[in-house]
Amino acid sequence: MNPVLDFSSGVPIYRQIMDQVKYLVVSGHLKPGDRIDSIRELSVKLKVNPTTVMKAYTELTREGVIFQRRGQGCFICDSVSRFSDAERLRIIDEKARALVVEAMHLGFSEDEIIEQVKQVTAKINRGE
Amino acid sequence: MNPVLDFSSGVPIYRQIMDQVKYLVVSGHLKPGDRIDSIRELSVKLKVNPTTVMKAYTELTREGVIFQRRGQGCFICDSVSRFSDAERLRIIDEKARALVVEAMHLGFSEDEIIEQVKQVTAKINRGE
Amino acid sequence: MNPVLDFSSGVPIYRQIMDQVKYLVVSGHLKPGDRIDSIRELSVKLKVNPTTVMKAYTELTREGVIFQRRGQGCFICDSVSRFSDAERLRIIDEKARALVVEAMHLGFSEDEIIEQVKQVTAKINRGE
Amino acid sequence: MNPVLDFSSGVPIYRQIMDQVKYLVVSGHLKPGDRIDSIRELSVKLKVNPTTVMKAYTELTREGVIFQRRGQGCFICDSVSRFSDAERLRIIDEKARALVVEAMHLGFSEDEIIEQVKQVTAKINRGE
DNA sequence: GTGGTCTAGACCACT
DNA sequence: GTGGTCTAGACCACG
Repeated sequence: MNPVLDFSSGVPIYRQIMDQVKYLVVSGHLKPGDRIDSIRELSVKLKVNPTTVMKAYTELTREGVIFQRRGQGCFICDSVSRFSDAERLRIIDEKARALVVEAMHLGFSEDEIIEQVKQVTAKINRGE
Repeated sequence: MNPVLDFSSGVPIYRQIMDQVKYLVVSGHLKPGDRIDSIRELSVKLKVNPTTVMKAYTELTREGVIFQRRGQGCFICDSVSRFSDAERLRIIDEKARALVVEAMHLGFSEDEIIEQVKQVTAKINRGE
Repeated sequence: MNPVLDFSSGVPIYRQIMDQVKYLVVSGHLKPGDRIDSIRELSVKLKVNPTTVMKAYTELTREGVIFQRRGQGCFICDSVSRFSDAERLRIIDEKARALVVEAMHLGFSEDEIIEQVKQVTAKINRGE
Repeated sequence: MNPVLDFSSGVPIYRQIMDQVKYLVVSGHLKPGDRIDSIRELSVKLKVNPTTVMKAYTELTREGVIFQRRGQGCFICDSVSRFSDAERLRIIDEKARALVVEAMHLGFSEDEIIEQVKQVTAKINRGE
């Protein structure tokens, strides 16, 4: 795992770590049962404080993405979404709306937005 | 203007106000030259601190969405994006990636994501 | 709010704070909407680090006991349990089993255990 | 002895082993003088580190639940509680309070809590 | 003023 | 070695 951090983006470090792990899961780089970097390992790699990594891992545990075992390490959960269908739809509707509003405001057309979504999906599926 | 705020979403209040104004613009409810609520009016409506509304308006001004005219109020700008093409693309790529990662993590397929984007776009175009 | 901490009990400080808040809620000392001590206030009172109090409050937020509003403070939620009936039963069955096993091991009879439960309940209802 | 472990409960593994042994004693499955699994046997069964089982057994020895005889194995003690009456009461009061606070927080009434305690006691006495 | 993030460094419990 | 808790102190974003 070699996350790239942007310290000047305003997005909290722990958030960026969470997103990276989630991304590695959906892109297939990490599979259920896989062990991920220990808190200490990752904190050294990223040159951030161990507590920052821990916060990311704790949140991921709360979200059901990983589980932590004292003395053993952290592992990817079986990827079963904990949300109901209605909730999943609500979340995704909100995110899609945010994207579309921002994009339209920047002058993109519907087709351009969809094209962008397709490109991003393709990249992820290729593991980029 | 009657924004609905979610105090427990983690999204800053001033951000939610900004998003609402942007949304009203792209959905056609607000057009260039239209006057929007004054800081005082909106802060009363929303029951939030006037400084919070001010921050939202200041940011919107900076982004070129509205302009403030001393003693007269705030108005919607002509919708000319201030960003370069490269920057517009970067912004939208980032937002699209966030959407897709989150959606895939929730188990949605590419087609389902695109369908969602289309539905949202349609809603906005209908002014919902 | 004047929680009493036992620094030598082995129970984490943040856990003790959580229990105290929960206790104040069930005993009626704190009602939905009530503002509780700010992180800083409580950390001064208890002479513990603010981050320790924050951890307690963050967990309580996660459990739906309180909600936090930046710039305003922390408040008691409407006390609606977030768990399903089955889950509530599972939790309480587990806790009851732990109590009974421990008590029987110490040589208490069923009646003595129930008597103890009644006494504790009475104390709590009297606000002790 | 076939303890079931929950690796994700937050309760230390060695604690869960201790609880299981105690439970088997109060439920009558294990009687004074009975030999229990050796450290090695149990560590294999449970797929945990032998040192973890050892810690559980050491603690149980300290509490007077079992005794270890060099080269022969571990055996259940005559069930004489080592604690003073005051201490026994303190322990059970604390556990009862934890149960009641948690239960009330989940919306259970006093009667429901007592009913639950009775059911659990009955189950244990039936050896479940 | 509030909560939120992060650091540097310590100590403990568990495996 | 692992994760878990806690401290002291800093800085930021928000209302």
